[in-house]
Order: sequence, then structure tokens, then C-alpha cells
Amino acid sequence: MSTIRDVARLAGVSISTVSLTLNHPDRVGPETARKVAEAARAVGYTANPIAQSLKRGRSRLIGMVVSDITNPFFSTLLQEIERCAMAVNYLVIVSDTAGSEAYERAILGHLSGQMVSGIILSPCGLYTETADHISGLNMPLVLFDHKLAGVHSDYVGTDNVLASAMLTEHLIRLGHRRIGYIGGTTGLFTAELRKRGFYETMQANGVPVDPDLVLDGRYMGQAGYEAAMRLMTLRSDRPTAILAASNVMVLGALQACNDLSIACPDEVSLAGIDDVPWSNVIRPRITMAIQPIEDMARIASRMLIDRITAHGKMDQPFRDEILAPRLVIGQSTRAIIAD
Amino acid sequence: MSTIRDVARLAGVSISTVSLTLNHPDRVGPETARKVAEAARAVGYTANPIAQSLKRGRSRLIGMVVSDITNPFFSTLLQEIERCAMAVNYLVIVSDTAGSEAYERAILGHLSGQMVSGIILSPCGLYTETADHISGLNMPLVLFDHKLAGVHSDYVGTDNVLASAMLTEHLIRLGHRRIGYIGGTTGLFTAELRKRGFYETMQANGVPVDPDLVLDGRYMGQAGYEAAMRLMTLRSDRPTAILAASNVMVLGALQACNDLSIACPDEVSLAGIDDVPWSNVIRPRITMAIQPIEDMARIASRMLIDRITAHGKMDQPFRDEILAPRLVIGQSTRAIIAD
DNA sequence: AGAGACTATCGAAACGGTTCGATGGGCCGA
DNA sequence: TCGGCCCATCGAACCGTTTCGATAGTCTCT
Repeated sequence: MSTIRDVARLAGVSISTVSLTLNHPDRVGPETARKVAEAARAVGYTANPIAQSLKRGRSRLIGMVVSDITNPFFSTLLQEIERCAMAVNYLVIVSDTAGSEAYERAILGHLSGQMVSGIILSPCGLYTETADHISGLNMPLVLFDHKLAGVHSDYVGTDNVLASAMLTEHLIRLGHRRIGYIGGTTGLFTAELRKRGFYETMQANGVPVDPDLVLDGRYMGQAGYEAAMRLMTLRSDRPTAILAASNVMVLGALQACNDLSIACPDEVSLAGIDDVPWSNVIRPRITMAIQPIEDMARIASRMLIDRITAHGKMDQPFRDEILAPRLVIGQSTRAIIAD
Repeated sequence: MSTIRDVARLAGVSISTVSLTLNHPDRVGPETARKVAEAARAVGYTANPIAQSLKRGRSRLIGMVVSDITNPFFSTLLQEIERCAMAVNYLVIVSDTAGSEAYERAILGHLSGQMVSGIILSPCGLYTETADHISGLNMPLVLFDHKLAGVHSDYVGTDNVLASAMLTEHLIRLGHRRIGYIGGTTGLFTAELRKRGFYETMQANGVPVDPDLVLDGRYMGQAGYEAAMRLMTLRSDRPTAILAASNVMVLGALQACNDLSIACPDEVSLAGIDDVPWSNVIRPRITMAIQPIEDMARIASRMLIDRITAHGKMDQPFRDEILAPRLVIGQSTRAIIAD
């Protein structure tokens, strides 16, 4: 690999002039600029990013930290981020915390060690005390999906209360009154909001919530399956509909119903938040409140890039961007025949 | 952030001694080692990875390049790689080429600029002439899924011929003779092998292949959908079974059948290579030749890490690791009733 | 006791850039 | 014609490490 020295020698100027030419073209003479450009091309020069990072104190890398990259919600996010980042010559380091808060802290440490220019984080924990560890990183940060109390940063998410409210309303309109709820990890930002949407809508419609029908599915397919199993095998009367707080949990619930030979939607209605991969070939087609993931990803990338390029002027106020989910009615929910 | 100088000052030794202590503990006196360790802990020292990279000529990063990170096949790969990498203190840069060969070359250039220690690449192109560009990178490289002629490196993949042969055999045993084939991108490594498995098995069983029934689905869901549409609306007698060379294409085909109100498996049998996301809630359950992706990912990671740590001793012969796919029979294929 | 081998430590030179302050030449107005 | 200013260019310091060669000091063997 050729270095800046090679270019300087060939162009007959000093290395500082070469650097100047490359970084601030307006501050060198036209003749010099030409010579340098030519020499650079001749030796096939590209600045060494590592050396630049060392000197500048940050690299052309951005970090993305999520809890499960296998979830299409996040892999789509990654795809979009990577596209946006590459467009401005950044590479993306991604890390999957598998839901471990300790791992997440370690990763964030590593990323800041690599002097990444910014981070997109979809946090996985409750963060009673880790919040300041995160703000202590002191670099452009965009929170995604989950918001953290005590962390000042940009944020992109959907209206979680609205998402579950829409689905709950839909189920109630179909005549359901015994509605089971499989929630996300208790205490988690989105989980609490979604649960609130459920409770509020039930209450607003005068439908009582049976506490026995509200379970924690920890945002995991397996736990969703188990929760649905529990709900559908209740001794007393089981629910006529189940609302699950995430895509993997609703699929787990569907699986449970299949295994129990309980027909959906004939015997139980199923609905969930988030899009489901390959939703159009899953039978029955699930009724969902879809998060506009592509838009969210694009906005998050934009926000981060803006923060990075505006670094130094950190005075700009932080923004919350909250998008509305879209209700898509499938065949997994239907009106109750008799009471 | 504290530097090696802070440690040296506090420990009362030179910076080279600190470096020596940290990198070659056996070559310093026990007393010095203690002092340095203590000082390092006191100031909370962590070596700056960027500076190390610059000096050492490579970073603790590894690159992963795939054609579609949204495909669960690749996101699972990523998850596994990231786990293995973190275990030995490497971070992973991932890039999605969206199937563009030019983009892929650009990415590889960027990665080598970042001095990554190694790359896992699942190439997307035909590479008539790009092969040497890749070998020119001259760094540990593991090829995944697709093998490249002319590139000497480790390789992990499944037995592609076997995969399609198993499925073809299965269909023939069920009595199918008019079997449609939706292949991957023509010319691509895996696509050609899979097609070969199909042809060979047909021939071995004395079943003629109708060229009109063999289409190119370019490994994409949409193209798979269109190909299936074409097959199922043929004027002359349409196939009684379709074999698709990838997960997304078989789902596209299923979608096409649904849209045409052609019942699967009653009117047409469907089978495909690769696991399908959420296969257990897709109705009918697809008959598949599943690649053992977790194993493949683990092996690929292992290979790469081994290469990296053994760098310098590049004399070790390159290995091909070819795993057998597993045939999983679902409800999407069934015996033909009458001829 | 002194030569030679070995050990522990150190100073200095890289790695490949960026950037600050200095330098000198050309141009302006007085 | 001369002082002051601006502009283009340059040298040197620095970012935080690693590593090579040098330098003492210690030990061993004759």
C-alpha cells in the first residue's frame, strides 16, 4: 500500500501539503492541487483509515447493537443502516447481545474503544443504573425501539400504546371479552407501553381484564409458546382471543394452538405487534400492528449521520421520532359467534 | 482515556516496559509485573485498539460479507460468527452487498483498508475476472456457501448436489414425473450444483426433463413467484411438482399457488432447499433439504479464527468442509393419485 | 577475578496520517 | 520604495502503540 509520503515525493511537495490538498482542497494553489491529484492517482493512494482514526480520535465506523439479529425487525434495520452508512463511507460493526445487559455494556465499551463515530442501540435491559454508563460514552447515539430513562439522545420508535390499543380495539369490536395478553419482558420500555395500551383500551370499553390471562412472554418465541399453552389449557374458561406483544410471540402462540389442535381463528383469535416474516404464506394470515421498519431505519440512520457530521455542535436539541403503526387485518381474528 | 504513558509514570517504569509486561508477561521481572499491573488497574488502562492496529498492521476486526442479511440463513451465520469472534475479542463488521458484484469489490477494499484480520465471504457473483482481486487481498479468508474458482482459501458449504438429489428422489418416489425446477442464478456455484443434482437424479431414474419446466428464479422471492406463475399457467400439461433451489423461492412459489387457488399439496407438490423461517407455522409445512446452518457457521468461524491466530504460518493447506443436508418431509409433497 | 552469557529494562524509531505555527514571496496602499 | 498582509507551502510535533538494538547488572564457569 502506498503512503502519503510516496505521493509527496512523486508530486515534489511536502506531506503536509498532500494532506492539505486531500482534506482542504480550497486552501492550496491550483497547480499544486493538480500535481498532487495526479501523483495520488499514479501511485494508487488511499489514505489509511487507521492512521486517520488515531490522529482524529474517531474512526469511520458506526456501531449497531441489538438483542437478536435473527429477528427480521433488526436485520432489516441493519440492512438499511449499512446502506446509509456506506453512502457516506462508513462501515458498520454489529453486535448481538442476546439480551444480556452485561454483554451489552461490554460491547459498548469495545465500540467506544474502536472510536466508532456513533452508535445505534436497541437496548435490552432495564438499566436501573447503567443509563449513565451509556451517556458516559459521550458520542452520537440513537436509541431505537426502546427508550432509556435518564439517557439524553435521539430516539426512533413506534407508538407502542397505539399499536396494542388498535389491536385490542379490533378484538373488542369483534365481540371478544375474554382476551389473553402475552406481554414482553416485564419492566422493558416497549413492553410496559404495549401493556398499557391493552389495559387502557380494555378499560375504555368497559371490558374487565382477568389478571390470570395476562402473561409475560419475555419477547421470546418459546416463552410465547408456553404462555399460549398455559392460556389455552386453563381449567376455567379460556380466552377467545390472544394478543401477543411481538411477532415471535404470536408465532409461538400460533404454534401452540396448532399443537393443541385448537383452530385459529375458529376457536381462538390471534393478533400481534410487529410484522411477521413471510406473513403472506403463514396460514392463517396474522392480524398485526405493523411497525414501519424501513422508515424507522431510514430515520435512525439519518439522525445518526446528522449527529456525526454535526459533531462539535452538540447543542442541537435531541429529537424523538415516533411513528404510527399500521393495522393489517388478517384471517387470524374473527367475530365471536355466540357468547 | 488513560494511555500507556500514564501507567508507565505511575509504575515508575518506561513505556516500553509497560508494553512488554502487557504483551509478553514472561519477559519481565515479577516485581515489575506486579507494579505495572497495579498501576494499570489504578488508572483504568485499556490499550487503544486503533494505535495497536496501526502499529501491528491489523485490527481486531473481522469482516463478513453476504448478499442479503435479511435472509435468516445469513443472519444466523452472523449471530454465530459474532459470538465466536467476541469470545476471542474481535468485533465484526458486516456488509450487505444486495447482490452487486461491484459493491462487493468496494466493500472488500474498505475492509482491507480497515486492516481487518480476516473475512468471511459469501460471494454473490460469477467472478470471471474478480477472483484475483479477492486473492490479492492476501488475508485470512473463508468462503461460505459459494465457492470461487481460482481463489485459494478455506471453504464451508453443504453438499448442493446431494440436497437437490434427495428432494428430486423424494418427488420421483411419490410418483411425480413432470417436475418443474426453479433454479438459482444461472452460472452461480451453488445454483449449478443444485441443478446438476436435479438433472442427474432425473436421469438416473429414467425420468425425462422437460426444458420448459426448468426456470431461473435468480434466488429471489419475487422471481420465484413469477417462475411458479409461469409453470402453473402452462397451456400444455403443467407440472405436478415443483422443486425450488432456495427458501425464498419456494415461498414465492407457494404464494403463487395460493394466488392461483391451486392447492398444495393436493394439486401440486412443492419442495425446496434451505430452511424456511418459521417453517413450522407455514401451512403446508414445506418439504425441505435443510442446511445445518449453525454447524456451518460454527465451522466457518473456527476456520477463520484459526487462520488468523496462525497467521504467518500460511503454509497450512486449505480445507473444504462440506456438510450433508438433512431431508425434512413436510406436508407440501404427496404421492400422485393417478397419472 | 575476569570473560562471557543471560536477563531485565530502557530509549528511540517507527506505523501513516493531521494540524499548528512558522516562513517566505507577491501584492497592496501610502 | 517600503511596511504590512495574505496566501501557499513547509517542518515538526503529535496520536498511542510496538519493537529493535543498546545498556547495565547479575550469574556462572574456568
